[in-house]
Amino acid sequence: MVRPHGRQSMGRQRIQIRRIETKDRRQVTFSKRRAGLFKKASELSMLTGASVAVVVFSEAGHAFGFGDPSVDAVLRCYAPVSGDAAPVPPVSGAGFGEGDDELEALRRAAEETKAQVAAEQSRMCEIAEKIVVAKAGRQFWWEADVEALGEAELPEFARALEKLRANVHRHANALLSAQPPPPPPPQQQQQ
Amino acid sequence: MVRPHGRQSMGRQRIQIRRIETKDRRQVTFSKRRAGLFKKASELSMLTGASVAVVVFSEAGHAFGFGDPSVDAVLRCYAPVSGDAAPVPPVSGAGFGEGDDELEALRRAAEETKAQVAAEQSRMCEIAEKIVVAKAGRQFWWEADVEALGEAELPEFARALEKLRANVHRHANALLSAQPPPPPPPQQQQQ
DNA sequence: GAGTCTATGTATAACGC
DNA sequence: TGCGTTATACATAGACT
Repeated sequence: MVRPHGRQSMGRQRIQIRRIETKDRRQVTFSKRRAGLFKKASELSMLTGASVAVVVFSEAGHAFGFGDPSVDAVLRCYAPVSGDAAPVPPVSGAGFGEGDDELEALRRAAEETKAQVAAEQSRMCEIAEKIVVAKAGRQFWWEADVEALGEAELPEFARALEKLRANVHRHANALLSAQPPPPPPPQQQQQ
Repeated sequence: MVRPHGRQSMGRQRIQIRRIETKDRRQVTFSKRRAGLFKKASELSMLTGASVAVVVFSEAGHAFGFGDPSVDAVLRCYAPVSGDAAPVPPVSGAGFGEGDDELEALRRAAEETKAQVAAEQSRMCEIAEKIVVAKAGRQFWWEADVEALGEAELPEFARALEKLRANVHRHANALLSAQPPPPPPPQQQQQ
């Protein structure tokens, strides 16, 4: 069956790697990518003989697992874990859910980034000193001795990096949007 | 820049999903696909908000893990489901193993991360000056004015951040697994 | 080993049923 | 919710550095 009007499909579209707001799409993507992840895990183990275990919890709380030779067999080797040091809150999505038009986002990117960096800065001040100490005697921040940071600081450091990375990524996309190929979204998404 | 002698590469070739015999090639594929698997896991978690844990043991006995929010956080949820009722017997991994000490492998993983960070530093020096300029007059690196970086530097900066974040993340996981006092390693290895 | 480059195999977003 | 289709974005084998 061929559609007489133009292309039969829009084909795969580029998406941002951040939380999908539309519930339906999020569910569909979860199913597809979970299957893809398991397949990749399977191939890795078949090709290289490695032992692999993958455990996934959907938002709804349903558990899925893949393992070669089995999830449990692999996890038993990882078992020496017992203690729990930091109450890591399950990285609930950042509050980025606004359905922003790309053009508008481009325009506001500057101020947005500054505001976020500023907000981030105050939150980071808590562990700022420790990181400064960690990089004492070194020239650049990325020379900071990661191992000098305790278990408590590492997650914070990691989160900070991720946020900054997100800012940079968004900005890079904005800059690349100098060319105007984007089909204007006729309406905003709902959920 | 085009090489005058026909094709520059054979491009990706189709392969059978079965054990790669050539040891060298197997190792390369392991590294590449392991990175790809972790990336997929990360994307799944970011896109759908799911919790994901991936644990991989290479043939050589090296342990690698990825988890959001962390491998252990996810596995703690999985354990009760898979029969955590019985405390894991003193035996570690007899039965599926790689013929090597898994505990020792875990310990080596941490040092491996150190080496990775070190290698990272040298590559970072290339764009170091530009970033230093960008953050001139500011106190901390995360105050760097992202906008001061040109379109050319942004992608590199973003990639660098992502890699460093990955290192930190891996190291955090390694710390958590290495944290509990080392249990005696009387495990027997099979096969 | 790890990173780079190119050509190509695959995974998958948007639709349809 | 799941499977099938299509056009594309993305991952990665092979060859080098």
